[in-house]
Amino acid sequence: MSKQAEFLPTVQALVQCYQAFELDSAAHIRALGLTPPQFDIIATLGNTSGMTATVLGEKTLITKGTLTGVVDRLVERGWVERAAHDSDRRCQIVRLTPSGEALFAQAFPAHMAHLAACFAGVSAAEHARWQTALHELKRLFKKETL
Amino acid sequence: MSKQAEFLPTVQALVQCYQAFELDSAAHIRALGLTPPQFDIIATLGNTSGMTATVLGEKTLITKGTLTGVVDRLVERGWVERAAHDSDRRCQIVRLTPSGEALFAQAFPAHMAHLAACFAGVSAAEHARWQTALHELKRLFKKETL
DNA sequence: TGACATTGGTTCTACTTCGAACTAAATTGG
DNA sequence: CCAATTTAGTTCGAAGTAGAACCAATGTCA
Repeated sequence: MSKQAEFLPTVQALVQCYQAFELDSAAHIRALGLTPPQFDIIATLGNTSGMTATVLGEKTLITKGTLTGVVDRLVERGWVERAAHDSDRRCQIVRLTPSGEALFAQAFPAHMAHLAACFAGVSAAEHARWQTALHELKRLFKKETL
Repeated sequence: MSKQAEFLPTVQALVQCYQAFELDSAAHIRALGLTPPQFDIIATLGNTSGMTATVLGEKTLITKGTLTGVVDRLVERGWVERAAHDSDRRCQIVRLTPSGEALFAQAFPAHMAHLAACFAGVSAAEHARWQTALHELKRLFKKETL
């Protein structure tokens, strides 16, 4: 079992990399007056005409039980609304209100600009290398569930 | 601003990679009867004679407010205990009980084996490549805070 | 068509999370 | 030696999280 130690630095690097990103990103999002999941939902609904809660959960990787609460709070704040689905009465369409559209138009570019600043001076080749590595690594964990 | 889109696939790949790992890892830890932070603490305290809550928080990246609650629940379950510090009455030493040591001896190798299975057949060169990419990427977010 | 399984969302419980306010115990400086 | 500051932990409030139980609507199929 001497090979046991081989993967640990990789796992640690992944966790530390993600946490560094998340810390930085979340701090900027909170400064915009949103929580990270709230931003995620606003960003996902932006430039769409809405989607069912199930699809929204799939896109944002938020489980349905959690999604109910997050959407509730966004509805309370007037940024999001629930509408009936045409043909399936079980479904509901979640979409931005005009106020939510305005928030999206302001917060989304602001956060993109923040991220762009982090990546300033990075070459396309570096992006390609990182994306390759991350996709390879992801497959190790995803294949477990397939 | 056409370069704006360049970093988005990288960010998405990072988030998806981490979440795939976390999903898989957390499911295995829950199957062991622990939550991820609880496992983190048990693993950190294993093979030590205990440490202060502050040090434990630094090693596990759990903030002190959160740590109080997590340790409380571990104490309730009898896996961990709080002891007085010799010279500084503000501090307390958190350490495993014999029952906690037994849990560590069982759960830690089990989880290592689970991770090792995910990484089966991965070469040292691949590990090196991934670690390089992750460290480069991390530096982009960490330098913001320095 | 009618029992049965599936799907979409909500509710509930236990837990984690951050940040800020707070108490108690050191430490530092004048 | 005492006041001001720092440090260690706890407490509190608002929020997110997974998973399980649940209800209602839909689909399946015999």
